[in-house]
Amino acid sequence: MKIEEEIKQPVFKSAHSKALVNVMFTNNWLCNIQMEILKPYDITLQQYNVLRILRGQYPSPITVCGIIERMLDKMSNASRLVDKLLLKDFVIRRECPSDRRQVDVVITEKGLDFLKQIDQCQAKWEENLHGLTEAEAHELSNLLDKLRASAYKK
Amino acid sequence: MKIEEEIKQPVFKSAHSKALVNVMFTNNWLCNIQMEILKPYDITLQQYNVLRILRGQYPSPITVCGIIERMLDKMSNASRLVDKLLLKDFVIRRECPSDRRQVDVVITEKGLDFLKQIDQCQAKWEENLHGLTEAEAHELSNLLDKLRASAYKK
DNA sequence: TGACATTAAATGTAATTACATTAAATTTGT
DNA sequence: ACAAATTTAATGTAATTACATTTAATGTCA
Repeated sequence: MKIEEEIKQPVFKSAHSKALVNVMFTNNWLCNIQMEILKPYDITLQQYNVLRILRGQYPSPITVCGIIERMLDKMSNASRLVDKLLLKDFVIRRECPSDRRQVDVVITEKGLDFLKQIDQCQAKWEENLHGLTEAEAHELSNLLDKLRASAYKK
Repeated sequence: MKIEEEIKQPVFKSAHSKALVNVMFTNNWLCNIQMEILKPYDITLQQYNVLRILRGQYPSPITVCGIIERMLDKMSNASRLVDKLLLKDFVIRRECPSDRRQVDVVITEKGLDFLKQIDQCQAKWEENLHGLTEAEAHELSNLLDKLRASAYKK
């Protein structure tokens, strides 16, 4: 469904303004699907994303700062998300030897196994996105990069 | 900056997966800018979005259900957002005559004036987006529509 | 060296959100 | 007409988030 129908707004101020709204709408659509997929696993989207960042580094540790740099939403509280993952034994946390302000976080075997379970569902639904061709997916990504680049805003 | 650099993830599983991540990242980027713009006006992004929906209907009233249909994030609690706007005298709320379950909400003069103040800042930063051409903005919107359409998910 | 600034992470808190439940009005089916 | 189902909005709540502050460690430079 086109964005105009989705939010019952027949006309937009400009093509740019419409694209912005569409990015936000599509993001919410995406997050809702992701949350639906994660619901049976009793983990939040934010925790899941942090866990995937940790897997990306495995077996190296990563500091909380490093996690924040890689997070999509830099605003959420990485340190508390790590707390939550620690409670589930999905990560271990230890003082960084080279800089004692920092904390090294590593995903555990249990965390890796947990992610592996979800990977299948995740992959399955991503396959459904192939109404968009490979080239179009690239194009979409490029346009988003260009959108952000066009604003000087840091 | 390309998404790979933004979140320090040099490689993605697929073009589709990268596009999804980019949508989410760009959304957060956008929301942060919007929140920055709104900060001096002491209103949240959610409240602001509801207020703009109400302006879109003005001078007609709209029900809480109608607001939800038009919201980008259907999950947030429209009824409580209206509460907040009511406290600021930006809206009035009255029982709908034709269906007493429903509640009609209308933006006030004060609400309209408030929005007008922000419009200028908003317009100014949207102008900065013109690194994306008109055609590209359309293309972006179309790809997002297509992305959502490609998944059967309701 | 030592005062000051900066950085990293954790924590306190108030507000917001997600989700379930409730309450009231309307619609449906017999 | 009336019981049951559905719809609409409000509310209770626990968890999460945004934001400011704190604590501890490191870096800077006179």
